[in-house]
Amino acid sequence: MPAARSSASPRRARARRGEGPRLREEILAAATRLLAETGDTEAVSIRAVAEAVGVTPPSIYLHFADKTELIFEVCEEQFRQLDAEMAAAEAGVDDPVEGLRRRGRAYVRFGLGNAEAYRVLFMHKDHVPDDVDERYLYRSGTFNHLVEAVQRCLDAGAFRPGDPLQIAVGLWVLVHGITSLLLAAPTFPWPAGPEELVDRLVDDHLRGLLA
Amino acid sequence: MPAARSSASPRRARARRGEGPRLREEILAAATRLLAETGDTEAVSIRAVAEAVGVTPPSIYLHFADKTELIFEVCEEQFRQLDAEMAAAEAGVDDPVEGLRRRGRAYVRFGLGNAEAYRVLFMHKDHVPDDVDERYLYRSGTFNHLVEAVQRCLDAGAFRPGDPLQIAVGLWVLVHGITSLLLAAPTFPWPAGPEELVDRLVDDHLRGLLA
DNA sequence: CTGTTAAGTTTACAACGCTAAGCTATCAGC
DNA sequence: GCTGATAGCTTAGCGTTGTAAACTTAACAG
Repeated sequence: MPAARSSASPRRARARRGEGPRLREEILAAATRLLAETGDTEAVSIRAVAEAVGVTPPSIYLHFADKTELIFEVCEEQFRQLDAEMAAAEAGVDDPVEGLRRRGRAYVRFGLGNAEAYRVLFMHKDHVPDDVDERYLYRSGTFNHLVEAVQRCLDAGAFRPGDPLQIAVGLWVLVHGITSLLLAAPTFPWPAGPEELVDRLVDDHLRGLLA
Repeated sequence: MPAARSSASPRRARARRGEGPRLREEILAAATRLLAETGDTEAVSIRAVAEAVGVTPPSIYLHFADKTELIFEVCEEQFRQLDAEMAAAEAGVDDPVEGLRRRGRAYVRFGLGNAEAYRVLFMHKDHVPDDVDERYLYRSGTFNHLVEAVQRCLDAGAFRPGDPLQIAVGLWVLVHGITSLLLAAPTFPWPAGPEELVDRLVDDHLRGLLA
């Protein structure tokens, strides 16, 4: 009688030829789950991910260059939703300024709801590859969609004339500021909850831009 | 002839009785230097600090509960300057709104100049003890001084009536947003350099507050 | 049946944070 | 000047981490 396999490594059956990439997906799924459960990138160790998948640690490196790449891809995947959620929040709203407000609310809500991913992409320095900007931020249309939303406000004559790119940067800075400070200083005596806070501050900011 | 001491640990002479706490200062100094040089908290390992001081790693724990406490105290010390620098930036300026602008500029300049400390205190989740807020943010008057600067604008009739605390939070969020995004996404095609950026965005924001 | 190669595993290294226990120079008291 | 106590360290080591090099084995083409 063979000793019952301890909780150790090789529980997963080896993939068929050509189906190697399946492991990659399983690794991503396990890492995503672990990150969501623990809320801490340090808890998502290569060994923990390997254990969760049922494989040995070095196998991870057959599909990801290093831990940074793995974590980054997990967060990148989650952030594909952000653009969609902001678009959805804006959809069906006639007033372009109100649309912008809803975008802002959606952004903050998303950041708080995906706290660790947000931290990785916008707050850490580590756990982010060097080509992060080309890979995610710019190539994806997320930021450009914000610029377009600002342009709609300008076209509608709702804003005084100005550079849509600069205005968009200002709005991004503002909602990012709210999100990251709420994450970093949750016990600060905030004068209001997240939703009300973003409404008030975005309103204050937009008032300076109105025609 | 005794073998020349390898590069290893005990180069420092033991302190006299009663002068134990001197090591504490040397540790803080070495950790501060390492953090400034490497710009990375992971490079400031207990072993690296000990080596720099000329002492063995466990000695660190005679003066600091853990690495988090050490790093935090380094950053805390650096941040004692922030309040002073903002006050200095505002000093001698008659227009309270212009004073606020200068505060903002000083904040961003400080954050960029002390990047890793800024990251530790306002961007990370780890490397910060649980009582961080009581220990630094509120007890120090830094935030209150901002509220007072806002109050001066209100008193001067420069701002439309409003809650100074909310306005201060808005300004903090804005300058923090600028600082942390510049740190997190340095290769983003920012429409202007830090100085000009903070001027423009703070102006946009303040315009919404003016009377 | 055989050779090739994809898909893993075994083993191990160097560095990390941290702990428990031991050593030793310094000093107060005799 | 000697002695015991203790402040100020060190030695040794545990468990964990990311990762590299080398080995093994299952799956398929011919």
